[in-house]
Amino acid sequence: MVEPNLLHVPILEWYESNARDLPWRAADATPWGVLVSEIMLQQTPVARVLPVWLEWMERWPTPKALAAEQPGEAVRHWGRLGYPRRALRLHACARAIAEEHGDEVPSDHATLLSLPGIGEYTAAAVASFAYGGRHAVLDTNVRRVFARAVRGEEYPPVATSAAERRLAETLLPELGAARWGVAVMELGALVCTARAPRCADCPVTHACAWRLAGKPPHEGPARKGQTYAGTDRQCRGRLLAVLRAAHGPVPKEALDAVWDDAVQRERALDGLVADGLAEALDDGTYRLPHA
DNA sequence: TAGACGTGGCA
DNA sequence: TTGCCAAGTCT
Repeated sequence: MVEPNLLHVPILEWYESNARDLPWRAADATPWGVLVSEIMLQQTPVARVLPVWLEWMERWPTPKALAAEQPGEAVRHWGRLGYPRRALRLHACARAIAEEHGDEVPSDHATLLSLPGIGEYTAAAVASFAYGGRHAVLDTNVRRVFARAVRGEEYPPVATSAAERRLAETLLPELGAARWGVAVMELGALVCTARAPRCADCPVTHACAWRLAGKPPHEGPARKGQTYAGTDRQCRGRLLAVLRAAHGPVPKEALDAVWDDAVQRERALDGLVADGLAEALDDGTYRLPHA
C-alpha cells in the first residue's frame, strides 16, 4: 500500500496550480449547475459539454424551469452530445426535484441515487462537489490513476470492483475529501491519460507503482471496442437528428430518407418510441416527446 | 453481468 | 484510415 500522504499532498498542490477554469467549478455555480454538468459529462469530453452547458443554464437556471418544459425540448437542446436518454432522464430529474424536493437539488447521496439518470458515480460527485460531502468519487479517471499509482497496472478492471471501492475509501481524507476527489479526477483527465500518459508532468511519478515497474502494458484480452458505423445506434442518431431539427411533427418519409435498410430503420424507430425519445402520432407522423 | 446506448476528436 | 476513448446508467 502506498502511504496516503505520498499521494495527497503532491496531487492537491498540483491541482492548485493546474485545475482548469470550468464554469461548473466556479464559486457561483449552483448545485443544479453541478448536477447538469455531471450528467452531460457522462462519457462525453469537457470540450463538447461546455457550450451546451452554458446555453442550458441560461435557458433553464433552475430545476423548475426545465420541469415546465416538454421532455422533447430537453432532447432538442441536448444537441449532439450523444446518449440522448440522458436528456430525458435529466428532465425527469428536474421534475422530481421541482415537485418532491422543493426545487432544491438533494445533498444526500441516497436521495440523489434515487433520481433518474443518477447512479453511484453521479450521486457521489454531486454530494461531493456541490455540497462538500465526503464520498469516494470513482470515475474512469480516478480508477485509472489508482490502478497505476497504487496497483501498478496500466488500466483498472472493466467493472468497478469491491477492492477499488475499498481503496478509494481508504484514501479518502477526513477533511477536504471533495477537493481531493476533483483533484484526482483532474490528474487523470490531464496527465494520467488512457493513452500516452504524461508521466514527466505527474506530481506522483516518483511514487507511481506502474511507472516504477517499468510501465508494463495491459495484460489479458483487449478491452472491447465500440463499433458504430452501420449499427442501430447510428441509425437512431440519424432519426433523432431529424426530429430535433424539425419544430413540428415529421412525416414518415422524412425519416425513411436518412437510412436505407428498412428493417433496421423500423427497429430503430420503434426503439426510440419505446425509450420515450420519440412519439408516434395517430396520423403517422413523428415528433419529440410531449408529456 | 454483459450489452445497449451517440458522437466526434485524435493518434 | 481505423480504432480507441470520453466525469456512466440501466436492464
